[in-house]
Amino acid sequence: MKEMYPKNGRVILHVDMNSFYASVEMAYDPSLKGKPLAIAGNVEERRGIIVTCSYEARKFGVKTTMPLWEAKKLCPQLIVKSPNFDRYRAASMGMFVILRQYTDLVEPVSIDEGYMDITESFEFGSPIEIAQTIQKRILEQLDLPCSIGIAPNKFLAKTASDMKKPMGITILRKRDIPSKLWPLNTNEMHGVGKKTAEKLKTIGIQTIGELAKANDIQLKTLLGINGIRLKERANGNDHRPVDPESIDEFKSIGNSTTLPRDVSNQQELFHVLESLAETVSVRLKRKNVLATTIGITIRYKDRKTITRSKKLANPIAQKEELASLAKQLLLKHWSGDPVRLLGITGTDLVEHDNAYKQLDLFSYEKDAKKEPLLKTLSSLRDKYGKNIIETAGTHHSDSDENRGTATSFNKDFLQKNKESSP
DNA sequence: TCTGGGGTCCTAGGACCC
DNA sequence: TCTGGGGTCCTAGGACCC
Repeated sequence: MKEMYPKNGRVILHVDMNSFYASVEMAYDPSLKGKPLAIAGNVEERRGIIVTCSYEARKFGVKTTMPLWEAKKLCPQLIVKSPNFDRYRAASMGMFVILRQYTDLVEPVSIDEGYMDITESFEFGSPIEIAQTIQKRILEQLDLPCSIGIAPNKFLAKTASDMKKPMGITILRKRDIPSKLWPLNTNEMHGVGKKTAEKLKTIGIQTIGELAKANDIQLKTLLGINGIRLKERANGNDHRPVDPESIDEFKSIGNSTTLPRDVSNQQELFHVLESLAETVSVRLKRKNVLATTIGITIRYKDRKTITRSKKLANPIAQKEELASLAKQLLLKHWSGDPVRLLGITGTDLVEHDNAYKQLDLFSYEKDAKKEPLLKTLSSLRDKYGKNIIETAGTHHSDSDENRGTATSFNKDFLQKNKESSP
């Protein structure tokens, strides 16, 4: 199996959990298995949309981002649940614990997917054996399905994991590119959305193969440097390393909410801003950072959305300061039209300790930042028990038995001090 | 009865400075 | 008396992803 890969090439896995939220709910409540299940935001409100749905629900045409009422019309027997993020985070931690037993080079991309660089992991078997073992362990120990892509770089691995769902394992070699990648439409490419696909169409490009051969100047004019990058990817070139630290380098923290009804009353909007400021403040403090730029988002009744922000001389994290700035921005920029959504975002984040050096007088209220994590940890154990840790070596017992110890699990868990993401 | 909430990265214009 | 060129910062918006 190893001779498939050039001597100095890399072996990258992309592990993608299948309909993650729905699958986690089924793992908690097996009676849901085999039924059309959807996880939706704002289940109580009319404004809910489908966040994830089971494959059984997909058979009825139910899709992610579809308004809830529409999904119910397509599938009247649809079971709808609100998201349980603590469960999803716990399951995610469990998954990454398993992945890290095969290499330290694991990069979480979101709560339900990650890259692994297993170039040096030959002690655990061939790439396909490693993928099979991981898939089997995630299924047996967490009761969750996943698809895995195996390729010489991130882009191809990501593309490969998408090719067979659920529970697929797909190898995408360089030499498979003309037959497996190039016939696909550009909009199936990671990084190409609706707008970019439309633009590409205007210069006669519909497939990834056509993109791979497109004219550089034309692409640059149409899409900027992104055009050149997409062409590189279309040719199967992607040199981005798997970076385990990237998840720690977050750039912004925000909170937004769609109001139950459109609001034109200033006092009501102020109240909403206060509660958003509270959430943002708690999350900034939990991550021990301060925000230097504060921004608000206003979405009007007609869905037109504006953002307004202000850079500060001194970074902040206190809810009163966040709320006060947000209110100022609202007063200055709000048209007076009915508002559908409000949001507050803090960017240009700085470590609290660094900021403190520059700002002796800045007072900081220490909060119990580890508590939510411990709560997540205990819920992880409630569901998945010590299984994750103790059975770590089941499938490759002689080689990885001391990798997934309880110690490294705890260390990992507590040091990260991070929500896995969404 | 339309379309959530969390993010990242890129672009572009104007201010400002040398 | 008609006007360079480069660099950085700030702000706003857009595209995309999960």
